Amino acid sequence: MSPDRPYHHGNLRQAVLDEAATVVRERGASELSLRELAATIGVTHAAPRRYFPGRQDLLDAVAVEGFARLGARLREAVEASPDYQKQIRSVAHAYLEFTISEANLVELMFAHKRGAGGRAVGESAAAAFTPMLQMFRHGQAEGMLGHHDPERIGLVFLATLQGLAGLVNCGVVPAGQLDALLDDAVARFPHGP
Amino acid sequence: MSPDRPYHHGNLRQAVLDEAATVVRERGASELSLRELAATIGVTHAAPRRYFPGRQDLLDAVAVEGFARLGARLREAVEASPDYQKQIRSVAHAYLEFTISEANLVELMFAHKRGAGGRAVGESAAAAFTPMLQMFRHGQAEGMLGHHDPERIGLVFLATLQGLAGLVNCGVVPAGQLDALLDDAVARFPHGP
DNA sequence: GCGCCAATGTATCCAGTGGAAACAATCTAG
DNA sequence: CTAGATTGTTTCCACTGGATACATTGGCGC
Repeated sequence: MSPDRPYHHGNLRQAVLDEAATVVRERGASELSLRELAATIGVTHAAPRRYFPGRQDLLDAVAVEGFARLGARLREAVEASPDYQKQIRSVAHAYLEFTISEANLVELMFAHKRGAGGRAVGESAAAAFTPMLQMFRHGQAEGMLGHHDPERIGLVFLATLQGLAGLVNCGVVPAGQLDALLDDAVARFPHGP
Repeated sequence: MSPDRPYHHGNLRQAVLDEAATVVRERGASELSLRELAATIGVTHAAPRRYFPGRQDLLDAVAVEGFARLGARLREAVEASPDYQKQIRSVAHAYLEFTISEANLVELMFAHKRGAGGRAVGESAAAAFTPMLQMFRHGQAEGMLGHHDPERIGLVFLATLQGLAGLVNCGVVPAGQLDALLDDAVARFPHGP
């Protein structure tokens, strides 16, 4: 051990979380090694266990952080304009931008086993999506959605965006086609019989 | 080693592939252990390596098999009726049914790193989706889609289904709401301006 | 029949991983 | 200033994927 470093790190939990997020972003969750991570931070591989008892707990924390960031982006996108038409485009672009530039992180976020300790993950996910769902409620109030349940429309919209991102990330859809597809997708959501 | 079993298994490759598919289906790809797998088959852990040099090669093969099965289901669904309206519902239900009942397998199928040796996976995926894309071409020929590019509409539809399945599988959407959401989703795809 | 060669499986080693438990250093409340 | 709680360390374990050298087998040419 280097004698020039204090015995107590001072902020180990955050350091571990940050480094884990970096590794996940750059190499994917499956490549995250607790030992390697501890080594780059400069502590023993058993030290992080004080804060994250198991590997999955750490990954869950990274996922929660990811949903918080995504939620912030979506909220910004919604609040950028009071016009529903612009909001829906803005949200769609923000979602796809985040989800594609942070592909590895998003894969982790949506891969959490439900029923496991990932309950906190589920809640953070729900929180991240509320700005979008509220947008649809406003859209309906302005008469843009007919008599449909805005909750359902919101979920279908979310599914479309998420699916589009997934298809791009796994190579089924070339990235160049994304904008056209996004326009096609968005165009389906102002209308209602 | 049991002396009552022949030195040569006779069909090791297929046995490995089948057992791997079973484990993936029941416990998820991340839980697949090559050693445990070899043990349950009754060979040494190095034997399967003759056919699948690395762990990823085996997983890729399982994914390809999965896409083949999915493709077959979709083809059946399309060919079940010549009516576009019925086809699109049928395909949607088949896709969701497969994708939710085989959640672990589908997760593997869409998690293949593009650019890796997973090129065969990508091709098998494309093959699986062609029946659906052809359905949209027919739909357009019958005037159900307006002047839109059927390819793009097909991809957006696919994305919606895939996204819906993902949201259900990760718990964001309760399974009970699925049918209603599916109806909402399907209702968006006969129309065209 | 027979012997040789390629195909198939085995035995054994390695570095690395996540996890558990006992121990040491440090901080803090009284 | 000391007792107890925090925070890291050490050391162990079972297991994993992978690599390599070796053993057994089946088939092909003769």
